Amino acid sequence: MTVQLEQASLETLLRQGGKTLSTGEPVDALVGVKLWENPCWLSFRINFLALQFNVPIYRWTEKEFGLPRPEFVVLYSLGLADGLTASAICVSSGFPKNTISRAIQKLIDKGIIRREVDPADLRSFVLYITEEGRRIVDAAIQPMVERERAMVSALTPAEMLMLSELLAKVVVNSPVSPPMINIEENEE
Amino acid sequence: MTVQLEQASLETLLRQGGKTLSTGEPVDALVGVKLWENPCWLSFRINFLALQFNVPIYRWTEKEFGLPRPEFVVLYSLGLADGLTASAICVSSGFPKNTISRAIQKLIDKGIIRREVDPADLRSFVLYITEEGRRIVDAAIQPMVERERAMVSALTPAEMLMLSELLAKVVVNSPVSPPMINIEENEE
DNA sequence: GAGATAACGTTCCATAAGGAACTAAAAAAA
DNA sequence: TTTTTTTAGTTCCTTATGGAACGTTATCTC
Repeated sequence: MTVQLEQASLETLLRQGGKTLSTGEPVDALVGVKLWENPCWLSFRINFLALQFNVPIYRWTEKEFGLPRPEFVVLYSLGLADGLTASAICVSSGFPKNTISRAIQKLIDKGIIRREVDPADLRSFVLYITEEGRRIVDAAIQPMVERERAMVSALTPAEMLMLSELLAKVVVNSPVSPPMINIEENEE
Repeated sequence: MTVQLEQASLETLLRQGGKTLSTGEPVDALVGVKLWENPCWLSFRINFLALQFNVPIYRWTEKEFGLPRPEFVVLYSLGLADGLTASAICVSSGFPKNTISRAIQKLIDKGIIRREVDPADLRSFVLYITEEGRRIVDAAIQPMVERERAMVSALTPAEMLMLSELLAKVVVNSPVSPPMINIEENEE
């Protein structure tokens, strides 16, 4: 009983997390509702911020480098860790493998990445970034970092650090091997 | 000079936020790199978590109610605040207006929402959820909340609260009226 | 009040995206 | 060893998606 009550009040607190700070700052009406009166407090916040970042960034990569989102994701991944396979990129990015496969081929055609057969496993290919690809990644990182910085500019450094840690903790806790588990498998 | 150094070390700290907790928990190799060696610490975390939530949830809403993501987003919005316009849903969800427009029409055809002309503005319509729509939202909320709860299950209640507040702060700080500003407008 | 401009939605169209089926190679089981 | 199962990537095909142009109403400017 008490547990139930505590549970309920925790949920209310979570849902309304940060509500006090809204005094003064005018938020779009529906955004306000989705922030403060939403049982799914986490997914709205996450999705909103993801779109806020992605839409302008990938519009920009498309315009600036001719690389739409899946292609840029592949390139960026190789920029962080050269010598990856397609499936590694799938798992870490969440994109389906056919989308990644197409993106890889486009990037090869464009001379932005390079592919070599893995002698140890003839099914898979190892991907490498080319000099051209490196040049693009290097040119892209600065604006991306700037955009992130702008997004969190309302936070103090200590808060940024806290946010980074908490999000990392949630990511680490996420089951990654089976990319997505079908919830509610109990039907049909 | 000192500022530069502090800046650099803050970025390093942010990037590696939560790294200490990874001891013990085995993370996918590339996910680890994207977490701990990524100048864009925020966007990876956000996007990863967004996909982690969205893919199974919208696969489920599609399967269970026949509602793909845009339609469910519209319905959920009306579930939170009845009597909205299409454009309000666009702004708060980040979807383009034609996608929302189509979703609305599908929902009307299915009898899940209802539309009335706004006498005060003949361009726009006011949308209402029907009993059927309400039934669907009510049935959907529980599994969605469960999924969120599972995602943050590695956090303590205090950490959850902190996360909620920090994310809210970032959302509130986001410029919402012009949905997306073209960054780097200085070309062409 | 007339004309220009902006806002709300819809439609058109070309492309992107993802589910599912497929080939081929490796790993596991028999 | 042979057979079965899993894994890596690709291709096919249908649908979804979003940019751009459009019709209509409201708002702003002069």
